[in-house]
Amino acid sequence: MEKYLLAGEFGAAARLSPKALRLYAEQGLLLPARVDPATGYRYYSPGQLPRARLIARLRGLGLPLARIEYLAGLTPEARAFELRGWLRAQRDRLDEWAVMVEAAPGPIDAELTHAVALREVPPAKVLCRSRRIDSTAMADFVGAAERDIRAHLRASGLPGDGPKLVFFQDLVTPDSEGLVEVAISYDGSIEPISDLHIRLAPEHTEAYLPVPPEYEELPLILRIYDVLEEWTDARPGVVCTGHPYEIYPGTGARFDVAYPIVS
Amino acid sequence: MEKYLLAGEFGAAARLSPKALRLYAEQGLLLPARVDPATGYRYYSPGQLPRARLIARLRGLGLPLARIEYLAGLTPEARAFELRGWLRAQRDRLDEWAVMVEAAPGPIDAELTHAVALREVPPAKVLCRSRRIDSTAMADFVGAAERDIRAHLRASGLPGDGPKLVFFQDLVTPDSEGLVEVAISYDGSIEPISDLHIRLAPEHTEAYLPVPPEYEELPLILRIYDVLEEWTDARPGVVCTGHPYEIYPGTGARFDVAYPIVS
DNA sequence: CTTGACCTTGCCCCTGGGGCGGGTTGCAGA
DNA sequence: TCTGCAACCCGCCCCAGGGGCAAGGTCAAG
Repeated sequence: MEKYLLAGEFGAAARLSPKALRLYAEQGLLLPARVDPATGYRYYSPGQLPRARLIARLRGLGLPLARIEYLAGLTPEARAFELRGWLRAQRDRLDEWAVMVEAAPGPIDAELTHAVALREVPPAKVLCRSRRIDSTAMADFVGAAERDIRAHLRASGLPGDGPKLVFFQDLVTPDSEGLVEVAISYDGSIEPISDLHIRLAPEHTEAYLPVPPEYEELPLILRIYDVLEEWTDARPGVVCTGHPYEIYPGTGARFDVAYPIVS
Repeated sequence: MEKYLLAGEFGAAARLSPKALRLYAEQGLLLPARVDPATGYRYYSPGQLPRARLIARLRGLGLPLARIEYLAGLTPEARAFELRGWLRAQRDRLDEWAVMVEAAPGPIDAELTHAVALREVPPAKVLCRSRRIDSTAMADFVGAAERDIRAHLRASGLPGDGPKLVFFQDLVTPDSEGLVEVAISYDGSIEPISDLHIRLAPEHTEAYLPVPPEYEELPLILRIYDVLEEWTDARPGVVCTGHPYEIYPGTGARFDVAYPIVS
């Protein structure tokens, strides 16, 4: 004889509250073996305990229910594989944060701060491509966009050797996408083509900083942004008015990082 | 002249959405420099950018706003110190999870499973103390409770040498409290005293497993629970009816872990 | 003056439940 | 068989930390 368990007993054996069980039943994650249509009481069969315990453990890891539903459908081996990947991702994220926490202002930053300067940027026509990407897709996107843009400029009879600008409209990290634009300025007249747009980058003032080679990669590149922000913050008349961008080739470095400002 | 920034501009410079800024203003976490009483427009001063950027970064770490408010009031050094502690805690939690993920059924568990057995437990009077604690307070609580209970038993003219039982009414981890009860069975007659209660542990059947020494500590102890649960799950007529408990001294080990069951 | 971009408030949505209140049910003892 | 009480149901409001949308007010440029 199959004995049914009431929500509370079943929950006690699986370490899940009746409330949680109700939620899982509503979501279809763990359907009771039987529901009394008159009273609404949910009855669980002991055979559902393994699944319930699995859910409880995965919830203990902080996984969302949708992910748990997916994982619960896998074999134990596949599940362990997925979880290992998830743990690795968590650990990587923690390591990134650790670097950001440790990237506190130090003596080396003083030198960087001295290298910050202002310059006027005249208006310039740019040919550009923009797309929402995350930082893993960054290198490919920037490389392909530069190649395509320069090719179109040369095909239009222009030298196509202007500096490359990379604009970050949002914060771009390994796990959050943001709008990134690659632009190359030119003189003369061309026609737009496919996904290459033409726009006029307005005249503005920028605070810029040549990036030392050892700061070029994530996460240390973030210190460059910090230094620029601290530099503008320290000057009451100077305010960042937009998002940062990178300029290739910059001055005395492989590239500069710059912020548009008003003073 | 102090130039004020509108929520959108300010947010763009600090990487915070106007919506987030509104929330922070409501919570007092980041008050606008000026609010137009007629229109409700919030105006921020550029001098608030450092705090806003700090908030944005700490939110990026997933910290709750209350914690951010606290951290924002600290010196950078104190903040870095706190964050290092937080990172360490996160890393420890991740390591625990990693152990749980890796603690997959292996060949060694087969031996453990063979050691699971059933036994009838007669009704017994127990003198006990229970309290909500987390696992860091476990050792102290259990030690003190055992000492006090045995002392009261001896003071009542009883031997006070019965086995010690530790009941876990909830899941007890380093960061979640749960009700833990320490009980020692006795024969004879005594009076309750202060926070020591007397109750009759009912007759029941238990599935138990002596814990090998190398499994005694967290997190491997969790495998003991898993093995017991898997053992009962594999026997359709056997259902756990309550929470696990530990029995000192157990059979052939420093202690046994047991579940009450019905068969 | 119009247009469009921006701002406001207010509402409902999400996750994963906790807690409360009011009404019903299951089970055990008398 | 009655009664008591725990346990159950549902429905509502609450939390963080916003996202998204609608309706309406504001601001500056053309």
